[in-house]
Amino acid sequence: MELGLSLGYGRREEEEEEEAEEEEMMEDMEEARSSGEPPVQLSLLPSVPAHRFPSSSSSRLGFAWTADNTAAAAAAGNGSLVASAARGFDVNRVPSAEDAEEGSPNSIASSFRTDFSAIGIAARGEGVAAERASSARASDEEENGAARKKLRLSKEQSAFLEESFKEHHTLNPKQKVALAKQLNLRPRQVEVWFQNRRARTKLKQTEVDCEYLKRCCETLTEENRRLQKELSELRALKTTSHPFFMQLPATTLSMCPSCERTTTTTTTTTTTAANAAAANAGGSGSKHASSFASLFRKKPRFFPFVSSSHPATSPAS
DNA sequence: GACAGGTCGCCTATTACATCA
DNA sequence: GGTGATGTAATAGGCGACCTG
Repeated sequence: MELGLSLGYGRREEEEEEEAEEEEMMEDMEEARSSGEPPVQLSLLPSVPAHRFPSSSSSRLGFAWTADNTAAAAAAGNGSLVASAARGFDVNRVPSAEDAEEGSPNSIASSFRTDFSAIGIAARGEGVAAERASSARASDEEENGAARKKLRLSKEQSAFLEESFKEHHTLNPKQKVALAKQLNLRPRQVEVWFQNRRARTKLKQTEVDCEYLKRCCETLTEENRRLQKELSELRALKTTSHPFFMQLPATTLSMCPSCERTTTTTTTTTTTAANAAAANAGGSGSKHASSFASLFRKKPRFFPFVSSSHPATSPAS
């Protein structure tokens, strides 16, 4: 997977190689767009609609795989990026000598070292930069067994990664390397950031889904309670207010234990016109098909998920 | 073609650290 | 200044896909 650009190349060759790579990346991006590569979205209540990911967003921040990122940032008025790039101090690490060694996990980033000061996103201040650099050094040391130090990405870096994440929830190796180069991070850091970002998105979506299902459950419970009450009122009405009313069949209300839907069962032989109509319409007591509306010739009330499927299986609407 | 071994990318759970109230 | 809560960078382990001999 390692791209092995760092060793044995003259500067000119490196530049040509990088230009070719960026062209390839742009082609890849175009391919991805045109093939309708779907953004990662969960089925319920999409958290970030696709229309919020305009294809221009990459150029707005000037991702490495788009043309002339720095110029794009400048053209888009992204002054902080340009200015920080112009300031040119390192963010997280000073690529170490061993990074250039073959097989080092940092070898890719180090291959872009010469461009860092011109393109990279700088930290908020020299103090921060120094701190970050020391953190990065500690991170390097950690690879040699020392305790790991945690660095925090700058706001600019985070914003940049966020924009990139809106564009793609996953990165191919080229995009990863390009982004790392642009942000002056190691590709591994970019990869980890995307992994954690996906995890956060998923967690958030799960919470939203959970909340949604909870509300559905509450609604159904309330509806059930209301229907039970209405039924008892109608029964009372039947016995007191309409002595001449033809005897309604005794209807037993039973509840499906899994979905809490009610089912009626007619137990007497005397029928009313309404009941006969209901019987003609399919009979009462069939699974999840009985309807108080048909029984009493009332207009059907709105009931969520009443159409055909089980509530738990079709909450998408 | 089937299979084992290696590599890679991703997911998930967890840890460790920085920051803030 | 100490402390707990929170956010998040980083790590570890597992899994599936893919490639190669």
